Amino acid sequence: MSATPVRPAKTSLIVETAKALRLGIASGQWKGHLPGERVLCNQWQVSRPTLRAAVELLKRELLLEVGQGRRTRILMQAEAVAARPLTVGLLSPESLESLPPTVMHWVDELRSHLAASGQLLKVTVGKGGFGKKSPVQALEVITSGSPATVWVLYQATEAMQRWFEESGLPCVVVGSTFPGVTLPSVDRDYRASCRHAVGTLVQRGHRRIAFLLQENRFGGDLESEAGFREGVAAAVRREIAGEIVHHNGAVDGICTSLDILLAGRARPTALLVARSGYALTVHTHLLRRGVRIPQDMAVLCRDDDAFLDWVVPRMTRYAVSPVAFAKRIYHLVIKLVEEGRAKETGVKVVPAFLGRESV
Amino acid sequence: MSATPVRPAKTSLIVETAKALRLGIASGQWKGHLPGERVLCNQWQVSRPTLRAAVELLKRELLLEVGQGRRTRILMQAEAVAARPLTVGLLSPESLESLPPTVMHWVDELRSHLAASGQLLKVTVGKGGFGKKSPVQALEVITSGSPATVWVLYQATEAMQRWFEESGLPCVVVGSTFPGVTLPSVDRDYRASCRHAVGTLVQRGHRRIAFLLQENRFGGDLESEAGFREGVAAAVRREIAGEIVHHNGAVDGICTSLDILLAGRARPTALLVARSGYALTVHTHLLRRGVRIPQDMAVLCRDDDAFLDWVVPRMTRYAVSPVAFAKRIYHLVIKLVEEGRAKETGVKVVPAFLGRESV
DNA sequence: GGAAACTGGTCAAGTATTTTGACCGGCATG
DNA sequence: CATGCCGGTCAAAATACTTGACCAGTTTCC
Repeated sequence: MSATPVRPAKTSLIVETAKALRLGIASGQWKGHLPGERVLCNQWQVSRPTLRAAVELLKRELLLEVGQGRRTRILMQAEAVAARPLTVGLLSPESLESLPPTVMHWVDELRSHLAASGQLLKVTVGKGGFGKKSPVQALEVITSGSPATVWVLYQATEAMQRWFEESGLPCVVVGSTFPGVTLPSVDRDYRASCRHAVGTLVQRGHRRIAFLLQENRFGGDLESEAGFREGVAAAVRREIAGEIVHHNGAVDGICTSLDILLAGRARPTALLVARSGYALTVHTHLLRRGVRIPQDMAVLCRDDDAFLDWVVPRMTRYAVSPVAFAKRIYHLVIKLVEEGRAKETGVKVVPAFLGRESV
Repeated sequence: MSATPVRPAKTSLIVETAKALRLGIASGQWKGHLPGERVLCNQWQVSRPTLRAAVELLKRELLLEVGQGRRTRILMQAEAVAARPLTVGLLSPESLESLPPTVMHWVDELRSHLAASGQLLKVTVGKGGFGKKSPVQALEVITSGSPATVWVLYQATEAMQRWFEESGLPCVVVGSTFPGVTLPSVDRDYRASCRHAVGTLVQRGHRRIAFLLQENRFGGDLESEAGFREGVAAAVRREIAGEIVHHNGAVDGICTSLDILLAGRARPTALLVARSGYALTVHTHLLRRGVRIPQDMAVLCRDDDAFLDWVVPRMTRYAVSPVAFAKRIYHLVIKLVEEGRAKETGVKVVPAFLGRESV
């Protein structure tokens, strides 16, 4: 196989300590029991939490048996663990092809990072979403069929998240976790974006604002709605009308939802749209209907994609750097690979506001 | 001699980076000069202060000579080490972020294949295009700075292609090769697409057809124009007017080109547009001008991207499966890696016609 | 000759990791 | 049953690293 490219080793002290422990056990440096934690800490000049984290790792490998009050027992002679090729599995409800470019971009970035550190990213697509079958069965088939060291869950349903939490398989959720689920996750801060969007629009004189998003909402969408409402509430004394409209996610559905909105007596003057693809449909349909942007209707997109700079007028939106986003995911994944767990339970990335002509 | 006591390695990142630098220098990874600090940082995922501290160490060892404004010189003579990991370098004039999603998709797919077979794909971006500097110098800097086993050239200019051909470095061209260049290449069959487009439009009764593309044309664009003309010529007895219009590639430029086209006496009834992003601008500008699609103007796109299904009416276009496309590239690359050369000099993939409502 | 685009040089603010030092309760032995 | 050692837990402080910005010198090309 290929040698590792020249590259500074970037392991944590915890991992280094675990290595040293394994080596010490394998070389028979200690017999029966480990020295006390404080002794080892002093000897190796590492702090106790660090050592304990390392011991925790070996405990999971069943090399050590620890118990309060008693000395830590060495269970077996550690063999040099052959470095097996680690794979990271990405679980997505749709093929990458049909996902927004930004998603593909962070996936690519993630793949690049993983490849550079010797890991492999395997993408598993649950066709037609995992909703159809009972997720439990589908997940068991998938995870047993293609074993991965760590799973990355994109657009995971509540059932999926709960299944992973219970099964204890290491995974990182991309997107929001559902209430009560405590898996490590990386997400955009939708709430902040939507709150900010309302604030910006109000500041520019808009009084009737609508938020358009699809019916099948994921965690992020609930957060978005909350943020939207917060924004409206924050400006309540100016009598802001904030309406949330759901569509069915299809092009036709979006158009009819828009038509209803336009036909209403209190036609909004500003529109916040979730998802870049939907925003494109909204934009083109409005233009087709003769609605001028932004004179008759301001349009904002909650999400980002490069193609939104190719429409005229260019779309105002919120963007997260896919590079930064991928890096966060990578860090969590690496932590899971090396340490078996990640304590961070919810990393939120705040999107940047990209002001364009559509507002 | 006594064995070193077992002990966790407690080196700082700076020391690790210095080690990596020394190793890289000793193995002859770079010749003459180090790559720029920012490049290395990005490659190794290390911050600049950290890298600079490491460089400072080597400077003291008289291994490096650094000076503001000039590139860091390597003072030591290095033995070339044979066993280097295989890397594939992708040369692109723009960052992946700004490229159309389909491009990113085949890049990702290619990365995935390479990673699975132990190769690494490194993306090198020639900022602002390679046009500024003389390509020879730029390419020498790039290829010596980050040596790759095989290079993949995306949107390579004629000078670049000729340089690679003469230098003998193994490479695969994605896109057309220029006349006289005999490098292995994978390309979409633009000529066939454009010819087909004209034929289809004529068949539907269009008599005045325009082809809109940018001024700075690559090989594929020349092929496209040839195909367009062939299509027009093939239907000559029906008096087809086929006009080729060039724009400057910016959103405003496209709009003004369109305005001129619309203001002309012989306003076309059908428009073939190169590149998905440009097609989006065309589509939205037409709608904004009150031009109905497809009643007043049929719009076709030579290239594909998923977002074109989110505009209304959905865009008719030509698509190549990025998965298949990447596979072709991968095969050529692997052949070059294993055999040192590939005899296939021009693989052409014929795009599929995706009929939608915009025609 | 001058603008643009490189190069390294510097710094402050933000984030992540690790250490410190403290306290708790279980377990073994005199 | 008391003492002392053991692991278990935590929050605050210190440190290491990253980020993003700006500056100045050098090269390149118009």
